[in-house]
This record gives sequence, structure tokens and C-alpha cells, in this order.
Amino acid sequence: MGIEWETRGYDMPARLKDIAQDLNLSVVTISKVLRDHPDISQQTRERVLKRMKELNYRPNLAARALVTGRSYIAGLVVPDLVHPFFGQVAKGLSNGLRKKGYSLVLSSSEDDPELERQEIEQLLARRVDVLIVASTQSSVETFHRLQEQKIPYVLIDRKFDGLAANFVGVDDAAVGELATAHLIDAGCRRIAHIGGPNVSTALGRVAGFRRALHARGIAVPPEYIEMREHGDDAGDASGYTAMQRLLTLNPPPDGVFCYNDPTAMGAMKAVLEAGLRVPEDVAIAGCGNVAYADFLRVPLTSVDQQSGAIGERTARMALALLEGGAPSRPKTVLLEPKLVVRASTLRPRLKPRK
Amino acid sequence: MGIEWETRGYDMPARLKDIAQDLNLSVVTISKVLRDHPDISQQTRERVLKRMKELNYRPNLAARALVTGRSYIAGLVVPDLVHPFFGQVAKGLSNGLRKKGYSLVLSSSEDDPELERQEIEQLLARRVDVLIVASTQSSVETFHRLQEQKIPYVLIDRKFDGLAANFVGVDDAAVGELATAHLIDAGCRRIAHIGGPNVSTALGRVAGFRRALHARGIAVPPEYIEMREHGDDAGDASGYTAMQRLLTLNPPPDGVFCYNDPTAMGAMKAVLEAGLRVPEDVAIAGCGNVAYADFLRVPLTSVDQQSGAIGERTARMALALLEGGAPSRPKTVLLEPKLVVRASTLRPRLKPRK
DNA sequence: TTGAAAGCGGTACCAA
DNA sequence: TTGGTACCGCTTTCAA
Repeated sequence: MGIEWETRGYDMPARLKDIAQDLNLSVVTISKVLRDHPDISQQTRERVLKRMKELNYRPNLAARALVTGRSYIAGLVVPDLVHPFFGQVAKGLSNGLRKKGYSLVLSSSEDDPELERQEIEQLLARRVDVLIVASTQSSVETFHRLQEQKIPYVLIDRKFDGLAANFVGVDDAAVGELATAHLIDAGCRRIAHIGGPNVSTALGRVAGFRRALHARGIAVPPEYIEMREHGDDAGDASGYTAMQRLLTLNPPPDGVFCYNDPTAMGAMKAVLEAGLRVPEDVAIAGCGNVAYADFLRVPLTSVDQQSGAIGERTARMALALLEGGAPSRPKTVLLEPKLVVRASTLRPRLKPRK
Repeated sequence: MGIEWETRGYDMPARLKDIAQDLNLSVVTISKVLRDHPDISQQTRERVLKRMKELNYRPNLAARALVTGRSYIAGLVVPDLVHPFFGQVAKGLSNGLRKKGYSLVLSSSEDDPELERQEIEQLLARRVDVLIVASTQSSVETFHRLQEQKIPYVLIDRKFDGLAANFVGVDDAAVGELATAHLIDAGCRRIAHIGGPNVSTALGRVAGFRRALHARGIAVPPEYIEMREHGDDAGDASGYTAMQRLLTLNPPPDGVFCYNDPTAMGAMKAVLEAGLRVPEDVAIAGCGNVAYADFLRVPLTSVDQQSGAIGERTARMALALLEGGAPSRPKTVLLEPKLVVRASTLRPRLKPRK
């Protein structure tokens, strides 16, 4: 045991220096063993590894990051961790990055653009190697700054028009089209939409909604479209009130496409409370395909956003940015949404005839 | 502009040294301004701050951590991020820590004890200041090691008998008692339990279940208790099959207390598919009070586990561990569970008489 | 195959 | 009020 070790206390983490002194070697040699450097004799290597085990040695990653300039940390900023979509993305991402030794630092922006900016600052101060953001910004300025500073980043879920950035998400217009076309096929003719806040996902979905109706020559009265200001959290409450309003119209809609599943759940509640039936009087389709969609009052038809796949693809893209040699052009990965049909849109005329 | 700056490239982050050279000051002076050290002249301070803004200076937290020995990072390990309970905990925790400048590094153990150990190692290598773990270990060894190394840690949700550790969670026996007593009050007399895996939460809940029945002199046939091996994910599937088995018994139960809400949802599905009614034939109570409990086929009575509060209290405890002076005795915070009654247990005899 | 010296970007201590 | 020097734990370069 080196003298150093004696005086450091058994609760302080061991350092390369401690091992070096114990073994009468230099710090450099130990460092090389640590990193599997070739030019170390087998015998020395074994002695060092043995001592490392004994001392329970763990390299100080912060120190390493300081000299190598790589932290092996990815930063993730999401609007709301409680939303199952982002939970799933975080899980897929975390799994993908772990394999390559990266850790994930998590920030929640609470759907607040200013807070999101602060969190990004904090992550940059930590010198994360890459940033992954489901942004709630309305301006693109933050990301221009990142570009200037050549900080690799990937946008997920929400993107910006006119910003050439790495992006992983679903094709939101396709999401809207898929759900809406399905409602039409189910026999609905007065189809309404309860939309989300002013971000790309909500805008894309309402655009797809319009496109599908237009393609089939079905008109959409403006009052059939309700864009809500809520973020991702209070979706059920806002879906509820939006649907109540839609039911006062004359004629009321016989089908509704909702921005997300919580919104759809709120809408469903309003319909049932009004004494109407789902799907016979009003068919309902949501987005997100939450895990429990099958267990709802009426099992909910929903467009799957591939949350797990988004996490994995984002991990792949982030790693490519880091390990890949030349900085490449920004890439966009658009996953195909999938419609999952359940009872909330299975109207009589579509049910199998007996 | 210092010569250094010219040659560094505009995309490299500015350092104290750059600012010092630009202003003909020493690095120490800049560092003091950065940390609001008192003995700096007003004029100097302003010059420095101005230059910091211009260069968009961000202190390198890794470098600071190296010298101060404090990383301002907390590590969180959970079994499954997708489970809404842990999402909520992570959110509360993140918010509580952010206020004091801490970041949160997130690890998912996927309910795998070995992976959990590896993740903890990784976090220790990052020199996190405190560790927060919802552990899936069966042995207590990992935590003894942490104690030896004097690494502050807080267990959440799941605890260990005989391990004196900081803990934040709910009183699981109370959870079980609360739900079971309610089922009895609702008029159930043949009450079954679908339990979870071999961790403290599941064991505590089944103990409370037994205690409540015993206190009212109601017997529990052993076959009325189904302990499932699943983790937190496939709860719905295992609740479904467990309930199917329970329904084959003679007599079948008229009330079921389930380990968690997904399990309860699966159980509910099995009951309804068997052509029975909830709650008239079988009343069902769950645990966790998931956000959408109100929107299920039959709105689900559930015991609220206070997930948000757990996150916040854990943040407080973690901060106390770090900022507090003397190392204190391990503390246990047991939050009171709350029963949220919904239709799944509102049996006729409890309904208001007309 | 091994190691001495320099330095990553900061902070602490003490002298000027 | 300001700054020189040492050092945090590790990697890099280059010489022995």
C-alpha cells in the first residue's frame, strides 16, 4: 500500500496514482492498461488489473472528459416526462446510447420555451456531446445558435419549417390523413378535429385532416375545427370541453379526429355523458396509441406514433453524428405512422355481417 | 481580442483564459467574478461580465467538478421509465433539483438487477453527488457497498428489510389495508388479491390485504392470492390471466385488490369478457391511480401512491444530504396513500337509494 | 515496454 | 483588489 493510500481514507475513490504507487509503476502505465493500450507486458497488465479490482477502481469520467473533450453524455430535453410518448422515447434512447457507453442527462421543459432555453444552456455547460430536443420553442433562434457553435443536435417529434436540422419523428400529415380517411371509410361524413397547440405536430395533423377530406370531396365547416392551446398535459380536460362545444353545433359531427389520445379520452367522455354512443353516434380516433387504449370505456382507435422506434432511431442518428467522421448534411427520418383500429370507430356498417 | 482567441476558432467554447487575456486580467480575477466573489471592483466586474456575454461564456462544469469534488449531478435509476409512476417521480425530482442547480442523469434498469448494478457503477464513475434508486435488487449488497464508500443515496418506492437507508415511498401495508377495507365496506366477502413480484411494494400490499381481512374476521383461501412474477411492464397481461384463473374457482371472488393499475385493467378485461359485471359481480381496486383511471371501461377505484410528492420529497431529502452539514441518521419518509373511489367498486348497496 | 512532463479548464490559498 | 502557483484526475506526446 502506498503512503498516499493510507492517508486518503478508505472512502475516497482510488486514483490511477494510488495504483501506480502501490505497484511502483507510473501513472501512464496504469492509464494504458485501463484503456487496453497494446504496448504493455502481459505481466504488468495483470498486476495492474488485479490491483484495480482490489481497490474497486473506477475511472473519473469527468477528468477524462476534461482532457479528451468528450463527455460521453447526451442531453435530452422533453416538454413533459409524464406523457407516455416521451417516456417511451427516453427509454428507447437510453437503451440505444448505453450500449456505446453514453449516459443520458434528462431535462423537462414543462412546455415552457424560456425554461427550455435555460435547460439547454445548462446542458451545454456540462459539455454534452450531443443534444436531443423535443422543442417547444416558437422561434428557431436557439437552434441557429447551436449550429454556429457546431454543437450536434437532433430534433425529435417537433420540427421547424425552414430549419435544416437532424430530425426523427413521424410524418404528421400522414397521421392526420390516415385517421381521417379511416373515419370516412367508417361512414362518417361530418368529421371534426380537435387540434393541439401551435407546434409542427399539431399543424401537420390538421393539414392531413384537411387533405383527406378534400380528397374525398367532403367539406369542413370552420367551426368543426377546434385548435386548443394546451400543451401535452391537460389534454383530457381540453378534449372534454372542446367536444362539448362541438356537440352543440347543428348538425353535430358524427366523427372526430383528435390531436392525441388524452384529448380523445376527454372527447369520449363528453360524448358518453351527453347520452350519445361511441362509435354509433360519434366515432373517435386519437393519436399516440397509448398502452391502455384497449382498456378505455370504448377501446380507442389511434394512430401509433412509433415512440419506441423514434427513441432507437434517434440514438442511432446521435451516435452517427458523434462517431461518424465528416460532418454530414442534416438528415430527416420520418417513420410511417400506423393505424390501430379499435371499437371507437367500428361503426355498424363496418362490422362483419352475421 | 487575444491571440489565443484568434487561433481557437469561433466554434470552440470560450474559457476563463480567453477572457483574462482579452482584458489583461488574470484568470483568477475572472473566476472570482464568475462566482460573485466580493473582493472585485465594480468596474472590473462589469468589464468582465460584458466580455462574458460577448463571448457567450459558459463555465465548464466538468472542470469545476474536478477541482471542487462536486459534480452537481444526481443519478436516478428506475426499473421502467414508461411506467407512469416513475415518469411522475422523475418529473418531480428533476424540478426539485433544478432549482439548486443540479442535473439529473437517468438510467433505466429494465427490471434487471445485473443491469441496475452496471448502471450504478456508471453513475459512480461520473461522480454523481447522490444516487436515487428504485431498486430491483434482491440482495442488499450493492447498498452496503455504497454505504462503505460513504456515497449518499436515497431509495424510493422499494425498500429493504434490515437496511438502514434513506427512503421515500408510501406505506405499502396501508395501501393494501385501505383498498381491502374499502372492498369489504362495499359489501364484498370473497376477496382475492393479484400481487406483484417479490419486492417490498408487493409484499407490503399483500400483508395489508391480509391484515384488513383478518381484522374483520374474513378468511382468505390460499387460492385467492395470486402472486405474479412480472415486473411493472406486462401488468395488464398478467392481470388478465390471473383473473381468468380466479374466475374458475368455486365460489369465484366478488372483489379483487390488484397490485397495480395495469394489473387491475387486465383483471377488469377478464371479468367483462366472462360476461360478468364490474362492480356488481366483481368489484376491482387497483394501485397507482394512473391519470386515465377515470376513462377506463369501468372507471377504476385506485390507491394513489403520491408519485409527484415522492419525487419532490426525494429531491428535498437528497438536497439535505448534500447541503446539510453533519451526516445524519438515515431517514424514512412514508407518505400516506389515498383511496380514490370510482365506479369499479361502487356496488349497488353503496349507491344512494332512490 | 515504460515513464516524465505538459496540459485540459477550472478553483483554492496565500502573497503582493 | 488583484494575481502567482499548485493542483483536481486523467490523457497525450515524446523520450528513454
